[in-house]
Amino acid sequence: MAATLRDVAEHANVSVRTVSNVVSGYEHVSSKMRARVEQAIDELGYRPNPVARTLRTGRTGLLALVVPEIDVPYFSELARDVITAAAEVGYQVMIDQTGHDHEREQDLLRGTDRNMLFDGMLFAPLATEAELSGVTESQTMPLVLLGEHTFDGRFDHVAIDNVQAAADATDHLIAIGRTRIAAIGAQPKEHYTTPLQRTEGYTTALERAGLGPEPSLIRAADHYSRADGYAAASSLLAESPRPDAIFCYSDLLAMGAARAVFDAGLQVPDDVAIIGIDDIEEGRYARPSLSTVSLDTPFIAEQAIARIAARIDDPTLPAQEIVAPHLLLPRESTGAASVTP
Amino acid sequence: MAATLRDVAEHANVSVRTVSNVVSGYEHVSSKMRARVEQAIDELGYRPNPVARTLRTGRTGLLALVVPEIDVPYFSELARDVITAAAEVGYQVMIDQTGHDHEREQDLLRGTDRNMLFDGMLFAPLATEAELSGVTESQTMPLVLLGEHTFDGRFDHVAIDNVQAAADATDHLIAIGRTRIAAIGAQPKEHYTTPLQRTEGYTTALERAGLGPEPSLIRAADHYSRADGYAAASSLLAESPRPDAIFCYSDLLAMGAARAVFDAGLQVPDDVAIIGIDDIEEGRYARPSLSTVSLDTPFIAEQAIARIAARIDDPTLPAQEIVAPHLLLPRESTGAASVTP
DNA sequence: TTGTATGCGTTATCAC
DNA sequence: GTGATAACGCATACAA
Repeated sequence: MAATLRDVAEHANVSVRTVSNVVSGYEHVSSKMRARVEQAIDELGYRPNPVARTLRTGRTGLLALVVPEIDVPYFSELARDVITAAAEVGYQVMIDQTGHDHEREQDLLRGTDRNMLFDGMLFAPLATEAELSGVTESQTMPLVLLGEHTFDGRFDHVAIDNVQAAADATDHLIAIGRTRIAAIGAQPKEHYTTPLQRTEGYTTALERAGLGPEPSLIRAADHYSRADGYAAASSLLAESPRPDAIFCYSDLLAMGAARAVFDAGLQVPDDVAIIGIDDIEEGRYARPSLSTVSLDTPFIAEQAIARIAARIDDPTLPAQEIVAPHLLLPRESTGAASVTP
Repeated sequence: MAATLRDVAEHANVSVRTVSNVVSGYEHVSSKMRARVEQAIDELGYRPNPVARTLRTGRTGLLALVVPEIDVPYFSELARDVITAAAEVGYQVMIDQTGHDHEREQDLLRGTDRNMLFDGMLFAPLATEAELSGVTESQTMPLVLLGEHTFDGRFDHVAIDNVQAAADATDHLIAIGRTRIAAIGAQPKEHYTTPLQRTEGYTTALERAGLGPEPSLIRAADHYSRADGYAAASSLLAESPRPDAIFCYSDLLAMGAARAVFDAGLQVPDDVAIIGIDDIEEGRYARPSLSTVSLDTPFIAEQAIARIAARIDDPTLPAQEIVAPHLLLPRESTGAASVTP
């Protein structure tokens, strides 16, 4: 059905070589030839077959973005930026949901899957360091890790300074005079890196202020979801004395926690101040608007794409760590004045 | 580097044909052969090359999901369900953002792009009927349209009854006693189908109740975003007398509208009741929780995947329309009692 | 500058 | 049931 390079060549009375040259923008083609070939291409409605091209060149032009769940706002906002940044350097992005499945992550990392489709992979992992250490550079395709700070230096990663971000959030709660500061998101069942780092920042900040930490004010959360935040906050409010502030390890947890505070007949921020991490758009329109630590997803996306593109071109590049900036954004949920979104 | 079918064949002292048979699960292979081949596969760490397979079979196992913006919750929640449903029948999903770009939509529909990578396409279009009518069945690959109700019958689509959904939402506002019912989302610059249909449902419901419609209470919204909802609602509240209810054509618009009502010093639902469409999770945790019309995204995803899979297998299938159910969900923003999320 | 021929890794068509 | 071999559509080494 579809026209091939050969069809075009016959139609234009030239060789496939010439057609190929024209199609791939080769320099040294006479303008007459070029015109003739281009006309034939138009007449036949020829489109290059990317699969055949890939088999030949070994490049698919496809990148995989691996996230736990695409419908978590932080990841969908990151995906938007990654897709945009990738398009600018000629890559298309496939999104892979691991759904909190460790085996799926391992499969992806090890290339047990049908991964030969991708030129490279952007990986926002649940994975623990222990799991990653079981993966060797040779097993995996070009890879950029997203979000963690401490990995062994074997892989590129665009990191967030989770410890500092958590400390900044906690310091803010301390600065507005709160003394019983709870945390939601610490220590899920498994030893994920992100919650460990955020707990470290939270703990350090409290200790520096001589305020704790008090283990009874720390709650786990499996999925960083609104439901988890709601449940954890409800349980925290039953403590006595109850906390006067909650630091949530994600904005989504914070949205759930805020709703739990209201359902308990209390006010945010008067009775309980709340702060999250991520700066998802939802928090800017919530009532009260959500104080948070902004992670620069456009920066993360751009750096990650630049890095993966470079590594695909030269796989021998030494691994590199880029730390993305973060920024404390006080809003109404910690007593800041209302600002029109 | 990577082992090929031939490497395995040599290693196991059989022909490539036999190895291929084993790999693709062909029936008639003696168990001895199968064992021998499988051992060789393990020893060499062989993985089939999906690109080569694709070149031969013409199937990539890839589906494209085309949406205006992946970070709009409705679309990211839909994407989650589509990815899940696709995985169950052996397809992977690529997400394409059109970013409200009509030309990009046209390119995708016409296959001007590098579309030979996909076996089929799920398309949640901005496109108007006029634009779609410029695309012929032969130009495009297997295609399932998502979300609209009225298309000419040339393409498969999984539709929402937008007219009825909008009427249900409006009827609900009427039923709780509101009489000045505004609308946000009607008639953006261009003649998109969804807003036209929702406006029709809204108008019909008002007329049935003898309440209007009043043109000054209808506002446009370009992107169905929180910002658009905020701006439109702010402008509506300046009307005099001001509306006592707002029907928003998406939940995201409604979230922005609610914030605007609060910033104007008014209460939801006492002063202004608000209802949206989509049933995104954000609305269930918002304060007040958002009344909405739920669209059954898992249903939409499953039906769309089933349909595209069938059409890929048999492109001559007649086009079919499936209408997804919808359900009115009264919550606090229209005066319903609070329910723990 | 352009033409010819080979191979990328797989599946499928023939024989045996 | 298994083996040899021809495509699939393209890019490129080599020749002209």
